[in-house]
Amino acid sequence: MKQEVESMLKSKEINPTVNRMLVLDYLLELKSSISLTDLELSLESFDRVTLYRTLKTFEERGLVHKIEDGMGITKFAICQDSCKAGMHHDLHVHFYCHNCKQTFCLPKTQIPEVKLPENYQRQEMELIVKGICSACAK
Amino acid sequence: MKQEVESMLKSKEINPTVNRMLVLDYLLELKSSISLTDLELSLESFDRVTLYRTLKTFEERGLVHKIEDGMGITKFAICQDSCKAGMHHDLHVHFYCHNCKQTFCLPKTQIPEVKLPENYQRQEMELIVKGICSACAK
DNA sequence: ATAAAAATTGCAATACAGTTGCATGCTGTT
DNA sequence: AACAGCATGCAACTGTATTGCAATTTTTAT
Repeated sequence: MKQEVESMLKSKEINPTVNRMLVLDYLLELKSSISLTDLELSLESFDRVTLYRTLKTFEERGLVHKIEDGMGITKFAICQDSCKAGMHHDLHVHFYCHNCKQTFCLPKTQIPEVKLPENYQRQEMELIVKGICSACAK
Repeated sequence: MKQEVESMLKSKEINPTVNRMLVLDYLLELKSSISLTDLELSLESFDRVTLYRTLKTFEERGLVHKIEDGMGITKFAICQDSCKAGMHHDLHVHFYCHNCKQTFCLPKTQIPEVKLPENYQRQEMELIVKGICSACAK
């Protein structure tokens, strides 16, 4: 497992330090996305700034993507399916749970072209669905 | 004009103070949405906190809605068409311009049901389209 | 019209996410 | 071992959001 994490980092040209391997490992296990603050609480062994810079590096190298959760909080998640398909900067569909405050990446959904006013140029889209997740619905 | 602004406030059960009338008047003229900071810069006569509370009151009474612009900044805009149709808390489509950083409310667009995982409950949706607005495209 | 009550406003202060600079420490190389 | 280069931690700063409280304005009841 450690090997896998290490080679993932290397393949993105990121030095596999202890910190980075821990963070990546944690993110891989994670089923939703996470904010810097929550990451700090989960991995207390490292300084907030270090984690901040780790996430920033990961994002720059295309290992994770940044999510605005629709409530003003920035979260990070491992790039999945759609990202791998080269959609990294195109379309994101996320689900925000009002109860547990978690943000989940939803499987890619077809969204029709949005009719823009004259001369508007579309570059990216973000769709945030808010509600209650299955775990909280029980 | 002042009469109109005043009666708008009264109809929402908001005391029509000088501050509130100025803010509402300003928002009515506005073609896009505005952040607290930008409002503060535009209406220097009032304290930031007062404007903050004014916007909060307006939002609570359904006069404006809050927008996460997709870049982590909260903005406010007068509720338009779709809001009036009782959609206030249902679906918002906004356009964020990477160049001028403005966020525009887009005319209501049909968005199909997003397929949610088992047992997820949808309450609201927010669609942010990012790109270049017509004014900046020139 | 006036006084009391209630609501609004301004100032100060706090909370917190995000960010940067710099000194220290670790890693790998010659 | 000495050096270069990157990584990390600490302190500090920015900017937005938010609250408490005292002062002021507005409303309400006489």
